[in-house]
Formats: sequence, C-alpha cells, structure tokens
Amino acid sequence: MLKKDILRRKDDFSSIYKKGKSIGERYIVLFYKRNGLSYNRIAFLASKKVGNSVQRNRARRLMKENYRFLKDDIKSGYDLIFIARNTINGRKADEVNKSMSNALKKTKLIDQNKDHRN
RNA sequence: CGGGUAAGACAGACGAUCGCGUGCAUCUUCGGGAUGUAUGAGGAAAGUCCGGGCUCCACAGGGCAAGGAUGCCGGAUAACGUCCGGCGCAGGUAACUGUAGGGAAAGUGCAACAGAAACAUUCCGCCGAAACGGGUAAUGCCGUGGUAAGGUUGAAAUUGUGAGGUAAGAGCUCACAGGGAGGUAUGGUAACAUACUUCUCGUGUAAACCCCAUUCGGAGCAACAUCAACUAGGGCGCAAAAAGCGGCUGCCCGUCGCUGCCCGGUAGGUAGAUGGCUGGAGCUUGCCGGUAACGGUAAGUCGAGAUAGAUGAUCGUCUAAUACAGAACCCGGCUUAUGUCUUGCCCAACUU
RNA sequence: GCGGAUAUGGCGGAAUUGGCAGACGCGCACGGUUCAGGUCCGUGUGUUGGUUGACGACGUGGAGGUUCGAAUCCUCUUAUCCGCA
Repeated sequence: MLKKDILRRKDDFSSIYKKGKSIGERYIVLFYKRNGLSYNRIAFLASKKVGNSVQRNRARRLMKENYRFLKDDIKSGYDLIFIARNTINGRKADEVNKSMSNALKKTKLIDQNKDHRN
C-alpha cells in the first residue's frame, strides 16, 4: 500500500460522508464515493466506542490485513472508508473478511461470484 | 495441607508462509520506486498526581502584595510531596502494617441537637446565729449571698480514688495515681528514651482562619526554529519626547511586540514541509564503600522514532502462556489495572 | 498531548462558615370527583431488616482519611462533558 492510497485530508472525508453512499454490515460500516482518479484511496477508522487503544488498533489491523486480499478485485476510481463497529471486538480475521466482502458485494464494487477468502 | 504477611521473577519461545515502519547498502524508469540486510512497544507505555531536563517569555530578573506546596529526626538524590534507616503514636495473637506526626501555654472563629452551662456557667440540689437586710407562733421562711461534692445532657463538663477539712464545699491540705511545662543526669549525631527533681492542673478542632520554618516566576513539543504555494496587502530603513494597548498570574520597576514619517520593491506568514526526535542523571556484568536508599570504579554495549500513526494474519510444537494493556519530546518517582510462578517469615492444626 | 468542569431518589434540580439529606417541580402508584377519560383535589413514592407497627441499618459515582459528626474538608480513583491545532 502506497502513501498516496491513504485518505488523509479533512475535506475528502467530509465530502465522502456528505455525498457518498454507505453500507452497514455485521462488524463494519463502509462509506464509498467515486473520486475521479485512476486508483482507489482508502481509510480505516475505529472510534472510541470500539474500546481502548489496543482494541482500536486491532480492529484497524484486521481490516487492513483483509483489504490486502480483497483489493485486487475492487474496481478502481473510488474512495473507501471502512469504519469498525464495537461488535468487532474478539472477532477472528476470517469473520471480519466475510463481513467486508459482503459489504463490498452489496456495493457492486467487486465481482460477486468469486471466492475472496484467503 | 489451610489461613495470613513480606519480598522477588517472567510478561511467551521456536519453526513455516504472507504483510508493515525505520536505518544502511545496491539498483533505478529518480517516484511517497525495487531488492537485500539489520532492527522494531510496557511493567505499568495508562492516570497526569509530583519532581527535573529542554524551548520560548529578558539572562529568569528586583521590590511589595497575594497565593500554592511541604511539615518528627538523620541520610540518599539533579530534584521531589519520592526513597532508605530510625523515633513517637495507632492497629494486629503474630509475621508485619499504617501514619499531612510543628504550634491550641500568641490571637480569632466554631462545637448543631440536647443540656443550667461548651470557658468561669447556679436549672435542680447543698449551705447558712459565716456576713447584711426583712419576716414568722415557729422553721433557711424571703432577698442579697456562699458552694462545682451530687443530678441531668452530650463526642466532650474543670484530672481520678481515698482521707482530712468545712456552714456546705473547693488541690484548700495530705497520700497514691494520671496529664502538662521547665531543669538536671545518663544513652543517642538527632527525633527521643530512662531516671531524678521543681512548678502546674478543663476540652476538641489548625485536612477552620492563622502563627512559625522551608520552598515555589509563567507557559508548554499543539513549546520553539527554518523553508514556504494560494490568498491578503504589507514590510525595510530612520527618528525617538511622551502616551496608549497587549505578553511576562496582581501592583511598581524592568523588558518585548504593536500604534508615526519617508522611500521603493520585498517581507510577514496560513495550508503544507523540514528540524526539534532520541546516546541518556543510559543499559549489562564484576569489584569496592555503606545496615540500606545509594555512591565510586573497571570492562562491555547502543536497544522504536511513527505523523490518520509501523509489531499483524494463518498454521504447527512446547507451555500456565492467559490477564491488564500500545511509545508520540525525554528522564526520576507516585498511584491505579492485571495473569502465572518462586522464596522467607507468622498463626493454627496434624503426623513422627 | 495539554488545560478545565461535573457527578445527589425513575428524571430535572435544591441543600456548602461541616450539624435532621433528598426542598421544589415532573413522573409513577392509590383514593376522591365524573356515566367514562382528561383537568382538579388528597395521600404515598431511595434500598433493606422487622409482627409491614414502633423502630433500626445502609444510602450524595467508588475507596480511604481528618472530625464528636462529612453531600460539604483532604488524598486516591472511575465515568461523562467542554476548550486548545
């Protein structure tokens, strides 16, 4: 993952929240919006509701790890924000993987027939 | 075996595949690239409760005022409200633990309710030819009066018990006991302890104001320094009398910045970037000094530096491997959260 | 990272030189009024023990301490909220 792939600016976030679409899943919430670039930009968030800093870091790492397996199948030109819900605490990697691929299938940003589990 | 108490250790390891930050080397299409290699969270990283370094405010300053903190003694330390060793007091059968522990005999305040009274107070009681006055057939009968022994209330009521004494009483006197203050002697660096002796005798509260001693300037890495798009229009130089505004917690000094004029082309600084950013009161081991905290010395050693934030995922073996929990400028403490194990000591019980 | 504030019955919110905790309002329960409901009026309303009586114990986010006595003073702690780029 290169640095240009990470969403960083406040303006980008607020425009995605405002104008983008959102999908809820068991462990995560996904915001997405077309960005007009040739590549995807992403961000992984975990609010204080998720827990203390250890739990928040773990939530973001699990999402990041699973994004690695999914990213090649995602269409280009979108901004994506993955937000952890507090139900993610104590979950294993493949449970989160299932939740993320379900969310992406709902958005039709990903090929629905392929098996995306590692 | 059970209960308790004190001290200490570890905080997973190894292998396989994939993945991330940083340093270095090489390659490079010079891009926030690729490959290789090294390295990569804690005992509390936490709470932000104290102390310091560092940066800026003037070199951290002067005077007055106000305020904060600390408070037995000796030592350790860069410093501390921390640590070590002791003293007194309190708790515990004990091991052991706790302790904001100066001054109430400088002054002020407060002590609700209850109670007569919360400082010198007479409600009940006691006394009375002890004193003065009045009165009765008579009588402390009445007024002034004497009295804190007894009663009641309360957390607390003028040190307790006994005897003498007295009208009744009173440390008024005596004996014994208790508290406080002073002195002397002995031991100890000291706090203090023990003994003797003189004087004296009502409380509590200073985590109420206060007094005494010691001590403290403010803000913080979002500090601060450098570079610098877009936008906005300001800035250099010169002059310096006075004043105003703002910063340095209040006032007076002191000081920094801004408010003036002229000239002609640059300066300030937002987004952003870079530095600050990790080699330090450092860590490990040995020896020496010290009861200890700690200090000295020799050798060895370099162990994160991110910037939306790097340690992860899956599997196997061992195992108690689980709990609390993630560096964000850096150190020394304190406090709180928390898994497993080890050792010493105490109590109780049992066996030989 | 730094700085600051708050916490009291089911809810809002009183009570601070330390001295009866829960005033007052809302809500809730019961009773009255009404044909019925609302309004209105009255009573009760923290937890718990007790013969549901008298009365006692515990209760101001939590744990200690000072004091005769603590919601109030002191120390530690937990949660929530606010401000600073």
